[in-house]
Amino acid sequence: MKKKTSLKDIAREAGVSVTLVSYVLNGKNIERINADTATRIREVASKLNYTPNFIAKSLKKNKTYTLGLIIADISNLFYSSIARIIEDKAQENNYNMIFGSADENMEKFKGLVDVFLRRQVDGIILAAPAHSEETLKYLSEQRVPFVLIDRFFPSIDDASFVVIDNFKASYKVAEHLHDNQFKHPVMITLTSELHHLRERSRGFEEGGKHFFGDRSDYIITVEEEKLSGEIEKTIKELIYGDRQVDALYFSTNKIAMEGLAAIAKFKIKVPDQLGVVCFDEADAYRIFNTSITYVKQPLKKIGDQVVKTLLNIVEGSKEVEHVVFNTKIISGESSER
Amino acid sequence: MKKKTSLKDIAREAGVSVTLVSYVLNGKNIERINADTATRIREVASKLNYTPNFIAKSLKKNKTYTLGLIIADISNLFYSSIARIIEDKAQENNYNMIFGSADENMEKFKGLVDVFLRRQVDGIILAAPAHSEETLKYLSEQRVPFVLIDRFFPSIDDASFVVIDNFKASYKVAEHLHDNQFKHPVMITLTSELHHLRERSRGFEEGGKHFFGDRSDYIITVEEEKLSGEIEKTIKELIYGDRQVDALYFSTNKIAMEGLAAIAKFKIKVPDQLGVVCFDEADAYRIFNTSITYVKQPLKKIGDQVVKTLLNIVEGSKEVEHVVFNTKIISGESSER
DNA sequence: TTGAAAGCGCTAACAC
DNA sequence: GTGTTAGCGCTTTCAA
Repeated sequence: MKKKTSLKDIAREAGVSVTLVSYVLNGKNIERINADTATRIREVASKLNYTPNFIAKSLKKNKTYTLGLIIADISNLFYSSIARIIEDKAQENNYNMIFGSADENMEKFKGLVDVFLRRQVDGIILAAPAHSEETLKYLSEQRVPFVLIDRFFPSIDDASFVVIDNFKASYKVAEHLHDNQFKHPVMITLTSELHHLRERSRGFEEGGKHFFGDRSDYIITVEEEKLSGEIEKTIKELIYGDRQVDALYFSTNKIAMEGLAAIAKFKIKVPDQLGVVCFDEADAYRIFNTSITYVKQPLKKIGDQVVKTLLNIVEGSKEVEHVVFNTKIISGESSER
Repeated sequence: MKKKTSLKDIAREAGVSVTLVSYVLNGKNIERINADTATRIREVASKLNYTPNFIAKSLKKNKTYTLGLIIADISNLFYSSIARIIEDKAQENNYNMIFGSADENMEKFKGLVDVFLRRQVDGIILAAPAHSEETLKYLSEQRVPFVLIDRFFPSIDDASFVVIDNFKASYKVAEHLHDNQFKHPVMITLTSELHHLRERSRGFEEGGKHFFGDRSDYIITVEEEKLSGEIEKTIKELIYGDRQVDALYFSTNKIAMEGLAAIAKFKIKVPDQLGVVCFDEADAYRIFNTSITYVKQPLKKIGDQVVKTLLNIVEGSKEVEHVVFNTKIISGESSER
């Protein structure tokens, strides 16, 4: 790459000191600088095509105007959507994002946090995997500005977060299915210790008990690694077995895709034979043969809020913000009876 | 954030000079440093929890170990998939990615390039929108290392790129449809001046002429902005109108999603009533009621290669690399007769 | 074996 | 109004 012009170059060319150039170009102390000198400096600067050296500025100010974003997987629709919103919002505030995918793996997560800290990001937005409490505590101790997104940890109470009310989201799904005359709904979710998924389950369990009777078999968990095979088996059993389940609620968009794939494969009729509700929206639902009912998170609000909260902290706020958004059920034919 | 420990802190604590600390911690001139001193320095460093100041290093070395990635839209499946691969590969080489979405908008693209240059990225990977030749020429002139991905511009011949053979990809689709007894195939694509999309069309046109007869109505273009409505109308006309089209080829994954959605909506039988081939893979195809035939790009190869090529340039190579990969047709029931 | 010192490009307190 | 200077944390030349 070509060498950039520096303040020194401009100073030399304009016959003034570096200080003055710095002042003029940053608009500082401008009131007591000779107008002509200022103009001349600006002219030389633009003639030499000056752009400030970001790194030098960062070193001096100890601020990089860079934020880190750690998510599970950038190629997952939910995260890429939120990433896009965060990116735009950061851009708007003159920050850049560096990102990394932790694959729900606590070691990878820790590695990424380390990388970001070494890069001296001004703050981090993170969707933390299970068992990452240690790392989060470390961040707190080091006074690194960070905000949790999507999930939080009850044991970490001094961290800001922006999440949705997962309990209520699922409870409302139970109610929705009841309103639509379904009798035997089951939620399929991932075997996970993540609090937000637990809450999603708890909400459906409570809702189930309230609307469908006091049983304890409203939830079925599947291990993430065996998702594909397991879910086909599970669905077959539920539909054709003794339980006569008449509606399924998939608790994440990943599970939803697998579940819908199985339903398509077995040519199960939705909603006649089986009602379906999915978590999270997806363009892809439209290619399913029935329009899909889904729980919609306010992605834009979440993304904007998380950047706002983080920048507050970066700028010195000591306040811990806990923002909880509500979800909406977008009704499709898949759960209409 | 807490203040970091610096070389100076270590030097003071260990009673040596900063130089020595720098040498030891970077493993330089290690052969002529007293082993005990070295050990002591390392001990102090770890005791004080030293991590090097990346910014200072960058300033000194004029290298940030950061790469920029500009794509159309990170929330688009194709780009988020490739982003994930690039991210991993960069990580592997101790580089970080900052990214931005240009939305196929030349102004936004230019803006992002500017931002990245100001950030002094060591190199840029870009999926450039139409009419961005000016910006690319500027990058060439400034000797900024960059590699084009997905699309290239015939008029810019000194830029490295990693792409697929779009002509051949589409030609093979025509052949595939012919092999499967289809008679009247049409390709639906975007109205676009992008060379790679043009090539995709040209391939199908040539293939069509070769396999289905010398006509000139093999391609239908739709404007991106009106995609949703337009495509429904188009498909209806093609199927139920005079043309008796019996197979559709969707030229991008975005069009494919829209097209499949329309097909699902109209309850068109695939493949009996209509054969379907899509460009690019998508998990979501599985929830369509028929398994989908698609053109598969070697994403992993592309992503790995583009990082490799870029790092070569970053490290001083003057060679212009033009890498063209081939695609594969993954056959599903949607085009089997 | 070790260290002093210059300098990467910039900011800002403090002269003049 | 303008300039001198110190210093952010690091690397590296040169001298000791």
